[in-house]
Amino acid sequence: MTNQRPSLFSKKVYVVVAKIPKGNVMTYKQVATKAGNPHAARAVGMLMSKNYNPKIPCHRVVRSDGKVGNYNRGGASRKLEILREEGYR
DNA sequence: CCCCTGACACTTA
DNA sequence: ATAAGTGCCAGGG
Repeated sequence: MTNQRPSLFSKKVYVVVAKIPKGNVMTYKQVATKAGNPHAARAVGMLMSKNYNPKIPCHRVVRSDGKVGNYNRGGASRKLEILREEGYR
């Protein structure tokens, strides 16, 4: 890639999350790593909370502990519910 | 430019 | 296994 601007991190995050297949979940660490910053797990969630994109199924992004984490759209309960519908328990 | 906040992760006790 | 503390990155005021 030619343009490797630091702010690209956010863009990459959106792409990675949008690439998560249904019924599958990825940890913030995995997304951050794929985005190019394995130490930016926090930044990932932060971007989501402040920039919720309809094309970004952030509900498919879970914590490394296997927990769902948080959600700015009805709370973790809502996220859990969605994941359950996706096939993730 | 400086400070604070934030949907996490990892290490050590 | 559980609890607490520390570190990382990015964005907003």
